[in-house]
Order: sequence, then structure tokens, then C-alpha cells
Amino acid sequence: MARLPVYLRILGEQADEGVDSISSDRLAELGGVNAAKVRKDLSYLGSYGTRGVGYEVAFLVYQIRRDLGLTHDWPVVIVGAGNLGHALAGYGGFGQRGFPVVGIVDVDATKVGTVLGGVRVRHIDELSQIVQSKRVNIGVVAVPGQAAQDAAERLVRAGITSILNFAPIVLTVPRSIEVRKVDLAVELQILSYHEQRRATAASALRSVGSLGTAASQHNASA
Amino acid sequence: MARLPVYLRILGEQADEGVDSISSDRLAELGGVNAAKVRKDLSYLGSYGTRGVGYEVAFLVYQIRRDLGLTHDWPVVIVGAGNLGHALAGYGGFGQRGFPVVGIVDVDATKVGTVLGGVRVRHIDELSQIVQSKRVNIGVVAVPGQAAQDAAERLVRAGITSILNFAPIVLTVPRSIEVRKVDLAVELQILSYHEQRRATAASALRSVGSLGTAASQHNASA
DNA sequence: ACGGCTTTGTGAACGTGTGCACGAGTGCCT
DNA sequence: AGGCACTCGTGCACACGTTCACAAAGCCGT
Repeated sequence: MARLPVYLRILGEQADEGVDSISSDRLAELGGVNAAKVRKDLSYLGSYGTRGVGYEVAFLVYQIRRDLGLTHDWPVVIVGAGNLGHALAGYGGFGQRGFPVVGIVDVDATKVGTVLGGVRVRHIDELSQIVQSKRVNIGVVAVPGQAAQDAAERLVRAGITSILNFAPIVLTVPRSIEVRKVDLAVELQILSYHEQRRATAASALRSVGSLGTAASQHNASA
Repeated sequence: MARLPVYLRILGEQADEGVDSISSDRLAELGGVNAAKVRKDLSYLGSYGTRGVGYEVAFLVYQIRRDLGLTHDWPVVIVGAGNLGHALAGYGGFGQRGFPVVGIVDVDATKVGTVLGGVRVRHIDELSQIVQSKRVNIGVVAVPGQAAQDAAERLVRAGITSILNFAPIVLTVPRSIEVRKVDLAVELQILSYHEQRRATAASALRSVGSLGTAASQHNASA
């Protein structure tokens, strides 16, 4: 499930605060979801909570990390050293959370050699070699839309099996490759849609002399 | 629906290539979805396709843009001039797609005054003034998790009604505020989960001497 | 003008995920 | 030891989104 990472983060925070037992109710509150959903999600991974008490935080963290495959680091390689690749490499959060950036490549020869976030940019022709030698399974596509399909194919040929795609196109890859897409423009346009609706709803209500709105918090992952 | 922005992008590309009529089948293929879904989505906005022919690209673009509220620009303000804020401001895609960055603020006085993507960083205390004078509705939270809730509250007090949140926490805001969350760590952990499953499935199959996998392409948004 | 081909629009079946409600198990207090 | 308060695990009903399948509708050639 896509909610496990959220639980994991919350549990980590709770552990840092010295909490060693937590109820599904509390976890649901912190995660902004339903308590029953939390219990169902956790029971899915053959979970062990204690009735009348709750879940032992440390144990649950261990279980979720194991299920998510976070017991060891997953090195990632970034294709594209432009604005986005630059930011991703500089953003330390990747390494901290178990996804060290072990390589950055770009087609542009003038970018090769520069150092981003402690990693030297190399030419895209060296991609296979990096992937093989560092045993990388996850690739990040951080290039413009036109170049994204090519980047993805190179990643696949190099032996990558999972791709995180920031380019605003649907990648065509073998079915065995897992792809996740993050499209900032889409997110903004969805917000725009709600603003638009808000505006028209307001003008409609104005004519009746009433007011009021309601909305709930959504996640990207669509 | 969250798929309209995807259709819009595809239609734009098709228009650039001189295509002026498109079928739901073709649109579905390009968008990586089911044809019936496309038709239902489009019919939802009181659409006008022509049976036996398809949809007129230009007209459809206009309709979707109108429905998404993209007939005019939506200025955005970014809170946080760190790595992420830096990248977002420098990433020209925002402005190109109708979301010009009209302000960047940060708590750190040493960052104030630097220029990112043509916009000068100002102090967070000036947030309200920026939002009011530039009539901004959309705010982007690009600060670390600990500072995110405060940033969101400042945005709300300043008069923002939609928030794009990059911090890995669930923001607590009034129900009338629309929030969308983009969490890179979550995306990577989901990929890790699939890699993990792939690894265990492979070792399980190895003992039977068989092989084979299958997976489909998912979006973030979730 | 008519029939065949194409493609839309949509009713109906299906599947998945959500949320409620309650039984079952656990700890604590008397 | 027994009862009580609490919380997990889960069966069930429901709602939503997806997909199929088909009738209605338009174009084109004859």
C-alpha cells in the first residue's frame, strides 16, 4: 500500500519523541486517515498489535521497513543535470532516507565534470557502467519531456528496474519495469481547477447571499 | 478529474503536430489509459465530440483549459529558498504553464536579497503584503518538515486558498483550503517496495525454476 | 437516399478500496 | 478472580471508479 511510507514517517517521529506504544486511532489522526484503514493496512502485513494496548512503535517500524525493503540502502542514479537534477542531487533528503545518489549523468558534455551534491556528473554513455558497477536498481528521469523517453530506454538497457519520472510524459517501457510519475504542472493545474471552481461557486452564491465551502486534503499519486 | 491535465498536454502536443481531430482511442493510447475512461472524462465536462469522427483538438483544448481555470495565469508564491525552493524558482516550467512565480520568501535573513529565477527573495514577514498586492491564490511550501506547518499557517493568514506541499508532513489547515502533497521520499519508498517484492519473488521462483513478472505504470497522486 | 463503417456517449456489470460496527483478546483495578 | 475499559482484527455493506458493451449518431461512397 501507498500509505505505509506515511505511517513509517510518523512512527519514526513518535519514536524520536520517546513514544513506544501507539494506537491505531492516534496513528490515524497523525496521518490524516481513518483508524479502521490504519488497522487494515497494518494487518495486511501480518501485523502484530496488542489488543487493548496498541502497536509497539519500534517493532512496527521494523516490520514496515522490512516490508518496504528499507532494510538496506537503494542507490539511485539521476539522468539529467539540469535545474531539477541539480536540485535533487543537492537535496540531502534522498541519502538520509536510504536512497543515496551514486551517479548523475547528462548528454551535455559541458555539464560533465561538475560536482552536484558530492557526486560528479558523468556522460550518459557511462550510464550502463555506473548501473552495473554500483548495482543500481532505481533510476530518476529529470530531463525535459522530449528527452525523457530516450532517457528511460537507456536506463532500461542499463539494467534499471524502477523509474521515478519527473518528465511530463507517459513513458513506454517493458511491463516488468515499475514507473512512478511526479508531474508538478499537473499538481498545479489541479489546484487551479479548484480555484476556478471556488471562483464560480462564489459568484453563484453571491447572487443568493450565502457563503461556505468545504474541501479535504488530497495526495499526489494520481 | 485528475486526468484532464494529462489530456490537455497530449492535445497540445497533437495540435503542434498539426493534428486537428483525434479519437478517444488514440487519446487513450497516448495517455496510457482506457478509451472508455477518456470518453467518460470528456463527457463529464459537457463535451462535444462528433460521432464517427472524434474530437476537434483545438476546441477540446479550449474546453479543458476553461474547466481547469487555465484561461488566465495563476501567480504562485514559494515559501522556502533552500534547495527545493531554489530549484522550483529556477525551473522555468511553472511560468510557461501559466503559474508565474511572483514571490519567494524565507525566514533566513541571509537568503533575503538573492535572486532566484528572476525573482528576489524577500523575508517571510512580507508574505502577506506580496500575496495581497499580487493577488496570489496558490502557495508552495518548500521548507523542511519542522517548519512546514508554520509556513502553511502563514500562507493561510496571508489569504492563500490553495497549497502545494513538498514537506513530508500532513498539514493542518482549515477545510476550505485545498492542499496537494508531493512527497519524493514516499515515491522512492514505493519503488523500493516493488524492488523488494521483485527480489523475494525472484528467489521464490528460483526454487521452482520458473520466471516472469508483470507490472503497470502508476502515477503519484496518491 | 441508403447502407455500411466509424466513433461517441452512456447504462450496466464489475472490482477495488473505504468505513462502520462488532466480536475477540488484553491489561488493569478492585 | 472477576469485571471493566480499551483496542485490535475483520466481516459486511456501501460508494466510487473502471471497464464492457451497445445503441445513437455522424460521415462517406455508391
